[in-house]
Amino acid sequence: MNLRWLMSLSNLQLEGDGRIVPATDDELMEVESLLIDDKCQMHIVADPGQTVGCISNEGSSSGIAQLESLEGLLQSRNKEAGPDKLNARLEETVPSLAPSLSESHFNQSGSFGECSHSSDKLVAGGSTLSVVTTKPDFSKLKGEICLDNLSIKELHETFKATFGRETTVKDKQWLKRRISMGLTNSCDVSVTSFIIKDNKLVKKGNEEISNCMDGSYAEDPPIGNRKDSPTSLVSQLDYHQVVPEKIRLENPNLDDNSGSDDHQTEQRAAKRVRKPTKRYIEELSEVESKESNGRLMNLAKNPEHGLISLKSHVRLVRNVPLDGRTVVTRLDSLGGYGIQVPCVSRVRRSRPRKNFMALLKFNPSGMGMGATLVKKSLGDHSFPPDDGKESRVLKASFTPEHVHHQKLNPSGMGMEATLVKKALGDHSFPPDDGKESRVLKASSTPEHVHHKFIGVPEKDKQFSVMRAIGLGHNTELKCINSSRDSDDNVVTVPTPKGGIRRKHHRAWTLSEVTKLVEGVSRYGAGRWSEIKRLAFASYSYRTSVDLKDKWRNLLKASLAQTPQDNGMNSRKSTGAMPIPAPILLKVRELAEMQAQVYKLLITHDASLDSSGLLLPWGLCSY
DNA sequence: CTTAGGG
DNA sequence: CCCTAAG
Repeated sequence: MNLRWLMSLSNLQLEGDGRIVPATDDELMEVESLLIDDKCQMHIVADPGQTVGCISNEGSSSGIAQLESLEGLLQSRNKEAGPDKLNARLEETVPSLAPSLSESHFNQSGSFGECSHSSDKLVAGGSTLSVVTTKPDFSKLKGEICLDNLSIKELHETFKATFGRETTVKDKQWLKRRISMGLTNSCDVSVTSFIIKDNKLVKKGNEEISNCMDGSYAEDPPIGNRKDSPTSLVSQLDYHQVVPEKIRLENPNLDDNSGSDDHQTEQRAAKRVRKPTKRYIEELSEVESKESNGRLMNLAKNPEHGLISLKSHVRLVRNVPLDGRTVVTRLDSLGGYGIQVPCVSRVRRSRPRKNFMALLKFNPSGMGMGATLVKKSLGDHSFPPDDGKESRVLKASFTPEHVHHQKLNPSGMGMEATLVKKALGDHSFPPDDGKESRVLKASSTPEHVHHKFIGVPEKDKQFSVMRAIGLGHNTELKCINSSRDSDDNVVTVPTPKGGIRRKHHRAWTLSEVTKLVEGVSRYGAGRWSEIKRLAFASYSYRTSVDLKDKWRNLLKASLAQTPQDNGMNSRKSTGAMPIPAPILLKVRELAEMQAQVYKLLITHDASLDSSGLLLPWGLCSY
């Protein structure tokens, strides 16, 4: 169900972009290879030492988005093609196609995101989709080849024979590495001499090519959890490049490389590596510099031996584009090339962590109060505690930097900010979005701080100047009004005691409670969305969850009260309207009835279907 | 998104 | 009320 939900979402996105609907698989392949090729060229052209970030400009981001859509499509289409079909395609061609593809994917993922031009180009020209790529002609490679002895031109030819495409790269080293990788279908570029027999590659000295499966991958440094390590990108590359697709599919979590030698299976390894998602790109700007630094440092302390390390010579490059977002990339020495790779500390496909939201607590009295989990002060809302301490909770989004630099002001007055609970370290958020949209959606541009207080009473005007404590000049702090900023005094709620509290909480009125009870009686407890829709249509601020919560509280109250109908009430009469006993009674009744009904449903399940409203408890009136 | 349940 | 898991 979840999947369907997500699917529907992504479908929408796809459909939104009409251009991206390739017709045939072959076209897809072509497009794909062009895509890849294009990207290759791009970062080849780039100066190894250069630190240009291209993610920032709008054009490119949209380009990337489209590009992503396209590739997502490509991917799914490829999947549809199925192993057999794919395999068949491969067998038409020469065995070395697999290495070729693999190599390309390698490039693709490694360099993703840095070239707006490529994506723009792709998007712009349907016409440019005519492919320059020819099929790899492995047969041209015969006998002994020693890359070290080849001229640039020869290298170019070898390159073409290997990959089926031209290259303009003049860099011998690069060419050698590429060819080497392509030929061996591995990341082992230490070998530059090859002997080709019958279209089959044999290392010099007649040593069989072993596809680096056994050695190199295993030699990956044990840096914590692979998936969480900053090298995950690279690791995944290795992984995807090495482990046959079939095995990966069957064992998503497969973390060893017990791949088979099956050649057939091997070819399927040509499956493309999953491209970083859009979210991934977005997160580039949210990478915690601290963490990255730490991890990278750590990484640097684990120098590689054995195969040429893909992770060596790593350093951080920070780009601060115009829009103020900080893009951290890693200048990765990839095969001797300075390739700028987005520096990601972990690959997380789930929902963005909320590290960077903070709870801002506004204290009406001007005294700083512990601003930590405000929620803890929230109690049973059947009888809302009139604690006066409850403060309006605002959420603000920060860039990671600011969060890191943020200090709580111990004596802070007016406002304090703290990180949301679990802000750090919880990486297991469910899929994208969530309720956060309810509150935060509207505000994504951190640039402007708009202080907008709605319904702030006179008494509080003095506090309407926000003071961000310990945040830098660049502090991008945003106040978000709660969703219900429409009608009444929203953010603040006057207290009978004369105090004023800003709170999220909206006290339940008697009529609301009544409605709820009635709703439950009609539709049954649990049909919260129904009740919400039918009975609370006009109460935009009550969500189905609210209803459920309230019902729970009512239930609790009703059960707690009835046994001994005395004493304990007084304490709760603090400030909130007590729920009239009759209503509580009804609640309990309903609860009991529904419990009974449940039994009925189990035995005579037919009794309910068409006549839900006619059931006895449905006739209750209020 | 909706429900259920814990916090 | 918030959050999360699960469907």
